[in-house]
Amino acid sequence: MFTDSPLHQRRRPLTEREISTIPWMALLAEHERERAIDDLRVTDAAAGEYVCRMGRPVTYWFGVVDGLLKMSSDNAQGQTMTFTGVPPGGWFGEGTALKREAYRYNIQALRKSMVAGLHVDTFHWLLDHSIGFNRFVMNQLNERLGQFIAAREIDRMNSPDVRVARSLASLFNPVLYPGMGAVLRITQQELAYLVGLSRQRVNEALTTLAAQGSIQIEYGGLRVLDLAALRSQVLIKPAG
DNA sequence: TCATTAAATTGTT
DNA sequence: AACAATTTAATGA
Repeated sequence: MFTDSPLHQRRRPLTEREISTIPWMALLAEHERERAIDDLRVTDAAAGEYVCRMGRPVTYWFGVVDGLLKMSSDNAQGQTMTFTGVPPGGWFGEGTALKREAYRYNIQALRKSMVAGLHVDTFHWLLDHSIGFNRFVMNQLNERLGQFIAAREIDRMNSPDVRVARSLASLFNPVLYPGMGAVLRITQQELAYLVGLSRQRVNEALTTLAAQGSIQIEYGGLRVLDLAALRSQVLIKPAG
C-alpha cells in the first residue's frame, strides 16, 4: 500500500509510544533496533480501505498499531473468505515477505486504523542479523499455523454461537497479539464482518455468551471474563 | 463544566 | 432490512 496508494504520502516515522507497542522491539540489540526504527513508518487506513491486496508484490511487513484489520481472500468464484482479524500488536505478512512473493490475501481495515510497515529489505536484514528477531518470526509462523487450523474447524461448525466464541478467542491469542487487555474494542457490526454472520445473529450470540458469563458486553466493545470458556465452546453437530 | 445536539451503536422486530 | 432506544462524542456557551 505504501507505494501504490495515497497512503504513500501520509506515512511518517513512529512516536516513542507507538514503538513501545511493537512486541519484537525488545528482542533486538541496540544497533538492530536503531536500524528498524529508522525504517519503520506508520500510516492511517480509513475504514474499508485495503492495506494490501492479493497479487501485489510484497514491499512491507505490516503491524497493527491501532484499530482492527481483516485478513481475507477471494476464491475463483469471486467469493470472499475471512481468515482472521488482526488487532493491535499483531504483525502479518512474514510468510510472503520471507519468500518475497506476492500477497496471498487481502488486508482491509474494519475501522480507522494505524498500520506500521517495515520494508522487506530491512525485514531480511533483521533475519540475517538478529537471533531474537528470528525467534519472534518463527514463533509467529508456528502460532499462526495453529490459528489457521483452528479457523478451519470454526468454519465447519454451523453453530453461530460457537463460531462467534471461538473467533473472539482467537483475537485474544497471547502470542500473536500480546498486550491485549481484557477489553476488546470491536462493534458488533465489525465482529459480524469478521465472523461472516449478520449483526443480528452476532448480537444474539454475544447475549448468549454474556449470559454464560464468558464475556461482558460493553458499548462499542466487550470484556472477556473467561477466555478458556470461549476457547472450549463445544461443537454441536447437527443430526445427519 | 454543563447542557444541547449529532452520530454511533445496540437491541428488537 | 428497518426501527427505536441507548450511549458516546462534539459543540458551544
